Amino acid sequence: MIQTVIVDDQEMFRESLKILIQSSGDINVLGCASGVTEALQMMEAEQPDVVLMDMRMPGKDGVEGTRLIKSRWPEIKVIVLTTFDDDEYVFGALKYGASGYILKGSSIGELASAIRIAYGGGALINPGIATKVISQFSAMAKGNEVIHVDEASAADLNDNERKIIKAVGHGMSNREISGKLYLSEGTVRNYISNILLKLGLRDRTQLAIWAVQNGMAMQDSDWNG
Amino acid sequence: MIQTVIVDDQEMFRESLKILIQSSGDINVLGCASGVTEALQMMEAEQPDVVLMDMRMPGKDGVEGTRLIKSRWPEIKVIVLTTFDDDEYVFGALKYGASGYILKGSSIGELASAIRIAYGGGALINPGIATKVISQFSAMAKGNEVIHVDEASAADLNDNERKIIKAVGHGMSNREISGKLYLSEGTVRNYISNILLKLGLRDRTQLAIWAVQNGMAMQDSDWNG
DNA sequence: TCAAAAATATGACAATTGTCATTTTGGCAT
DNA sequence: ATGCCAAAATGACAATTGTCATATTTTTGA
Repeated sequence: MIQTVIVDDQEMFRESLKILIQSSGDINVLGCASGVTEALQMMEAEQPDVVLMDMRMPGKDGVEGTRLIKSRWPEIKVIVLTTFDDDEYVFGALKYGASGYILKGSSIGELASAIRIAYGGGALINPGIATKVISQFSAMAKGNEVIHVDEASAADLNDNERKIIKAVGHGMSNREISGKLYLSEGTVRNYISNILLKLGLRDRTQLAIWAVQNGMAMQDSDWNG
Repeated sequence: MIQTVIVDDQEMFRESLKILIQSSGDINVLGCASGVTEALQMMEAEQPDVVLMDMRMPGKDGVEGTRLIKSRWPEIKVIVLTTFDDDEYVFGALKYGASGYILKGSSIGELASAIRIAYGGGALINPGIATKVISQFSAMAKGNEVIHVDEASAADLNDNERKIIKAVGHGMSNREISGKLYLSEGTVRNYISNILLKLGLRDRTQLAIWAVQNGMAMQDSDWNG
């Protein structure tokens, strides 16, 4: 029997959901909570296998809830319920390790199978949202980069140039970079001008994008800038 | 009736899979192919809704197959089948837009529901693999974010603002953006000024970095800029 | 239909940025 | 020390960018 907890601020929704879920036979609802805080309290006493959590809630929302639950009990699976597919929320929740992201409009069958899948360690992502996640993933895993630079040019960047690129990739201004690297502001400008020429880019914005997409912004994290 | 094609080099496997799938009632197997090339030929004549593709195959493997199919028919969903969870393959296939990644050991029920989910535009990722994808996702997204914006502010961005952010995330200048969106250059500047205020950022470079890191630069690919 | 609200535009301004030609500086080999 | 060379700096300049106050236009709703 899979044990679950439902977190939703609307009483009617969570109670009816409870009945529906329990009718599926192999899934039990340990309890319902009207908010993240209440859910955490409830879970101190007894931990479920899977938490069903509404995304939009007054006070702490589902992203925050996911974060709190996963940091306290990493083995508990969280399925996020939403009435719409807001990108911000999707990425936020997945970032903190949600095992699923499904629309409230889904059928009870879909929900039940999402719970079973999450329980087994899998992840189910709803139509529409899946597309976005995957495209995000593709982007991160490279392939459709927005800014292109041929590898040859990228190869002959010296150490200082890389430091500067990294700084630009962190969103620093020339003045800030000059302070950080003990160079004059003019020198930083000259460096950047050179780098842009080498890489065939137009301005620092394109350079920053390229830096981020190639992970240059986070290598040798010696500074935490 | 959902139409599918099975691609697997082992005849026994694909034929028995065909029978199993067709027994599910709402899913039909248009045909089977022993390799990627054969599958592509077959699909020239008639396109399925979903392709089930083995990962490990002599010649072109599942990653290459996914790439070829998605580039020729982007609307066709691809579910990748594998006997083991090799990271390389997982990420490779997802990169090219696979809608699912499931183990050959899955039950026929799981497979059928994966097909239905993929058909509806969703994505199903199997246990074990999901963990890797999500942890990979978290690793990429968490911690190494260079530019931070509190989620509340990010939430109340309207449609136009998002379009502009996306453009900035592509490295476009104000003039270019104004041309693309049919706004005056001044309006674009005002928009950006507003966005920066909302998000608590300083300049377009920081905005671009944030956009890229949050995948805003590649949503709703209506322009391929 | 009219007024309020919103989206879009304008113009002026300072700050930042990118480019370039031209020094100055600081090793460092002979 | 002398000369050489690269790194660093300077100053001038145009272009772009960001901010702000203020129109103008379009949409919306009562």
